[in-house]
Amino acid sequence: MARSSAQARERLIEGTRQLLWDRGYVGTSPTAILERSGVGQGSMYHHFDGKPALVLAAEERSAELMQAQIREVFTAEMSATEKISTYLLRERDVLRGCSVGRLTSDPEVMANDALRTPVRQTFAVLHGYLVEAIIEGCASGEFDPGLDAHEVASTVAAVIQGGYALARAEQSAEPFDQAISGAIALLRASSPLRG
Amino acid sequence: MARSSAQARERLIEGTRQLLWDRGYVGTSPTAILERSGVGQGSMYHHFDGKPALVLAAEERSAELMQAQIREVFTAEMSATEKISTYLLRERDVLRGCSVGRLTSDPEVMANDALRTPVRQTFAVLHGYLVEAIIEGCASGEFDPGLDAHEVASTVAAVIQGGYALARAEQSAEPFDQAISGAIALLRASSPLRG
DNA sequence: GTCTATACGATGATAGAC
DNA sequence: GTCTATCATCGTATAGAC
Repeated sequence: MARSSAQARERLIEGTRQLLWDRGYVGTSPTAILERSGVGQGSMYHHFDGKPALVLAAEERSAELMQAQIREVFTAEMSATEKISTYLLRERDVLRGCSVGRLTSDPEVMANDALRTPVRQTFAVLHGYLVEAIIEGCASGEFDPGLDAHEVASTVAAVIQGGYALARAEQSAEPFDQAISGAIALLRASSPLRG
Repeated sequence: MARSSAQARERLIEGTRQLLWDRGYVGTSPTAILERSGVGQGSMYHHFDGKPALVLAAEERSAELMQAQIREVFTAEMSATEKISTYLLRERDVLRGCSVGRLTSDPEVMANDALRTPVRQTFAVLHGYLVEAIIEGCASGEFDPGLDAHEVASTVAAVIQGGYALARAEQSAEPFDQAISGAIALLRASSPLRG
């Protein structure tokens, strides 16, 4: 594979990824992709069959990046509370939201199994690590041992995604930060060992 | 105002509302609105200045309906736990999501103060009732009195919106239901009176 | 591999008849 | 108030030269 080829492909994927993140599937036009990527039309249709193929590649890139960030936090040596808090409090561009979660609002993406897969898998990875951490925290007395780990894992993941929605409605990161703080407070308050 | 006029206006608003709910701002075309509403093009541009005006009317309708549902639950005579649980567990078309929250994914809507207002206000109404209920529950011993009501209110609202995202990714209501159950369990587990 | 030219339907709106 | 005709622009893609 020639060097310039790989570069154009790469630029197309990254440009599409950024546009998808902000504007979703319908809101992202080939023309806009070309402008942002700085490549020509012929180049785009040489590297990709069409918009869906390019979008899939961009989604897979976002999914990889997100999953790497998740893994980095949850495979560190920390207590359950620390792992969850670290993930919840990690730096984020709150008003921009989640590059993967954003896609759940696109009917075209959700209606297509191939396009939906990277989203589903990324949420599954996060869910798995959260379940593990919650089971660990329940065993150590950090959380109420009566909690259902799968339920609480879904709750925590939902708080993140929903927090972005609240923040955008206010055009402020504050509702997101509040929602996260509240979730951490609730987890802590569930501990049978709490003061 | 003539009867047929009010009907066409009404059908346009409702048609736009339904399309917005499922497909968002960019995904909703005038043509699609006309088809769904069963009115002609001339009629549409007679009643509304253009797409943004029609969208605003549709958003305001969704906001009214949502706020009425919220009010109905939170002004009933129930304990704090019951009010919150009733709202969280009320019947929903989970895979369709929230007609108001959906709009937070539309950059065109969020970038325009007028179009963003119905969303902001609806979230504010929910937040207000949740804060009230949580303060009440903290006072009655249903919840941990050390909780920050504003934080937990944001958490609860975020769980709903985020639950829809998780559900769509799986094309199943289960993650939503889990997230809700987990949130209720965490609130209960925070009670200083718990067994 | 990348470019330019070309095509065609959809989008969002206006004009004027009725 | 509603209808049909018309319009400029955009979205998505193909063709063929280089």
